[in-house]
Amino acid sequence: MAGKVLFLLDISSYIYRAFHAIRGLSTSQGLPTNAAFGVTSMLLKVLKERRPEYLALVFDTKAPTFRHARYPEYKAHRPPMPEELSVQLPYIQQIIQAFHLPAVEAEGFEADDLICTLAKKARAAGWEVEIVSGDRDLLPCLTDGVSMWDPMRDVRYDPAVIREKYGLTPAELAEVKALAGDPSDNIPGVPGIGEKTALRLIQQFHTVENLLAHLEEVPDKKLRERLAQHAEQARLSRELVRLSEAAPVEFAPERFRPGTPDREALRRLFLELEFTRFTQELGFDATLAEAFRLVTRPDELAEICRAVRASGELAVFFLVGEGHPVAASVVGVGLSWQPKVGAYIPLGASLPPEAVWRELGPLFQDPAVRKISADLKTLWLLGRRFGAEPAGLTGDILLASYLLNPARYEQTLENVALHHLGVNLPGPRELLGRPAAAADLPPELALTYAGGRAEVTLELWPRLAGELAREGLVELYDTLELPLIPVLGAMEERGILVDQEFLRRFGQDLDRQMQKLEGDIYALAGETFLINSPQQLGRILFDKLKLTPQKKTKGRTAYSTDMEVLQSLAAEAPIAAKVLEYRSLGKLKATYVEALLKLVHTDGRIHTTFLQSVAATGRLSSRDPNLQNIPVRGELGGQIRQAFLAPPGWQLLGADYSQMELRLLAHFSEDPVLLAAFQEGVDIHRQTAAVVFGIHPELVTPEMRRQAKVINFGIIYGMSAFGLAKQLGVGNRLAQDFIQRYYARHPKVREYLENTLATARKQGWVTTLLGRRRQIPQIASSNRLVRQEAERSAINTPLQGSAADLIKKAMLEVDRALRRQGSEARLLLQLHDELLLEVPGAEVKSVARLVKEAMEGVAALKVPLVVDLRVGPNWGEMSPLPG
DNA sequence: GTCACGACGTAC
DNA sequence: GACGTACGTCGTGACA
Repeated sequence: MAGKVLFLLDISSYIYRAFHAIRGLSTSQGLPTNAAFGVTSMLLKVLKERRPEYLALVFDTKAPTFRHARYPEYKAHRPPMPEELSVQLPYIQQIIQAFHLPAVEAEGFEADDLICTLAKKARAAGWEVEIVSGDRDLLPCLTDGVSMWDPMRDVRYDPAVIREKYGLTPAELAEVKALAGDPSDNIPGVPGIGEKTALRLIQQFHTVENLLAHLEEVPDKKLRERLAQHAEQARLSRELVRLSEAAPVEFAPERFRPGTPDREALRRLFLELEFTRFTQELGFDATLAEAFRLVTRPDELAEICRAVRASGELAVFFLVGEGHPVAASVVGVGLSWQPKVGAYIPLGASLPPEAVWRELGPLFQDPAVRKISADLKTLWLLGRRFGAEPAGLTGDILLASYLLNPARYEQTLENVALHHLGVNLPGPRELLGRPAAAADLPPELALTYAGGRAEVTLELWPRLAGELAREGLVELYDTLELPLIPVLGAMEERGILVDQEFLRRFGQDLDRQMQKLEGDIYALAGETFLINSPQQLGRILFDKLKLTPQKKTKGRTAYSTDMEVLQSLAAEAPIAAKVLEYRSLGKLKATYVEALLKLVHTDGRIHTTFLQSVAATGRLSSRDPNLQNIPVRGELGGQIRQAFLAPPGWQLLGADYSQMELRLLAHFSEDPVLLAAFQEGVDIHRQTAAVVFGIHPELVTPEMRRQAKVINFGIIYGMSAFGLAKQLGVGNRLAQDFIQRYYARHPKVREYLENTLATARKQGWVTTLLGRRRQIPQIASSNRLVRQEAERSAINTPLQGSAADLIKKAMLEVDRALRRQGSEARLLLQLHDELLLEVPGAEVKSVARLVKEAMEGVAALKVPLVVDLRVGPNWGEMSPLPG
């Protein structure tokens, strides 16, 4: 039997350890899961790393033990089990059951006794024993062939290690504990003797009994008396800490063979407890149902279309190449119309795209066939591109998941499938064995890839729809986000006209200026280097030229060279000023000239992608390129906007909400001073300046107004006095004064912000005007920095998110009104609080009125919403339009 | 070459 | 440590 190993898991102690060691872990519904998580983690680690052939999970008894009989005070100070732990026990029990692992428990005996007894018996049978525990009370039962391993700290103990560390045998450790006592078990020990003294005594005398028999050899008189006085208590303690080696448990090897884990049960439990990492570790790869087929003949396609019509719903996953859907190559399409039934249609020689679209087009256009997709906007765009505008848009997986929990994880089909189904979707790397683009997969693998995604999409939708209903998010989905999809699609599809010649010339101008600056900088530095490398620039500025470093960067050792630092150096060091200018030109050229030009399509337009399920607050974002951060400030920055054109005979119309977030603050807080200001149409920053400087509004200088603007933004962002001071370049005291005076005049604002935080703490999430929700679990963090960051999000999200709600609603209204009127004007861009449209010259006046009315009328708040209009031939040269 | 990451900078 | 939400570019170091 040599070489056989029995693993004994001290499971009960792990439950407690995990409960105390892991903080703040719970499901999104608030069920604490820290202990269950820790135990699962430990079990998986043991199974994975040691693959035990023989193993027992050893449990503590619930009943009193022989130690209680001997000493009623034993463990008497233990508080009852906290509820946060007891609610987890049923789950832990189910997890353990699902693992199919042998368990051992015996009434009247603690886990430690059972472990010790089994270790002894197994050892006697010639086995090796590995105790899996982190509890030092078990160390005394280690012998040659019996070792201990704590997988969570990855520490190993055996007699040699203990000798090394304590100069004692394992058994002698129990003697030490008997002398020193243990408050957590309420073992009395000898009063006044702590661990150190006990260790020294046992090193000399080896056992308590021997020590008591040779008290005269103890040199310290006081210590000797103490020991003599408490000799009985020491003997009692020795008895209590002695681990039984005769507990009623038999070593029957075949009983200790682990079974095969019930993966389905584990997957269900992990899903419920939101143990995503473990779900993934279990490796539930989605396997394509057999009823999925690769379609290569027109007659097969026709048959599929009949089946889809009969089903009434269709999940679609397009396999497309790089680039925007208005131009990307379509490689194939995965379809699924009933559970586990679907197809993949490669577009190619045997089935040319026209033939496929001839069949699919009518299905797409049929509102009676409900469309479901990870990303309905792409489906809509591709359908339109091939002559079949999709109707019946119903289920957008990423959008639904986003509304349920916008900040939990990146919204990808892979993530949603993992979290809501416990399924791993294999990527091209898994399917092909090497990294590749999905569009490059051969048809047989594309069938698994795209067909599998269509299958999972169809399976996910009813679950997500149910969740939306349970969470009260259906109206937001049905009346705001879903209808917005074709509006955004149309904006992307139309694109915005770009003056490429202008951009190229501007790029050449920038080039010339940069070359000049580059020469100047090298001359001042006395060498050439990469100006764009913060590392090398730091070396030049702070090592070679001995300028004063202002601050370190976050990561490693480097000195920061950011704009703030360079600005403060610019007065004394011309090189800093030059680098600043070089940087700003480089940014313009790389990001706003070259990158932009690369993304102009053959129609002369840029077709950005608006992302509807990314920003945690409900805002849109824009990508490839990001048209929401085109420069506007500064001489040169503004020139970039001039490259965005209205076509000949058309105009660009800009419509921006004035102070939308501050108006929302007024609305939510009902602060009378803010309400009055907006109702009377006064300049809000001027008014804030008057408040914080304690002067009449007419006496406010432009500088005071600038500072007040910073304060107003600071309120919306949850800024601290320190942050405000830094931003304003004033002292902490003064910033504190500003804030104090602001709140003195706006008590309801403070009240509102505090209520927001209280609600966030209580329910774990905040909401917006239209019922959007953002969970903020970190609001309960014990880490102050993490918690404060969460608090700032909690403050900002209702304001930023409600603004996002309203402009989305306005976009629906504007789009609807334009179409109803038969106008040719169309939305082009949304810039968070502003809409940009292109309008036929003759329609400017009427469209301007229409847009303003739609935007201002989108909600009846306690303050008016005000929209300012501008019009011009390009985005950089627009003049106010009298409203 | 590709990728991930940090530093930096643009917008609202 | 200290101001919310995004996205893109560059340099850098790890990896193939």
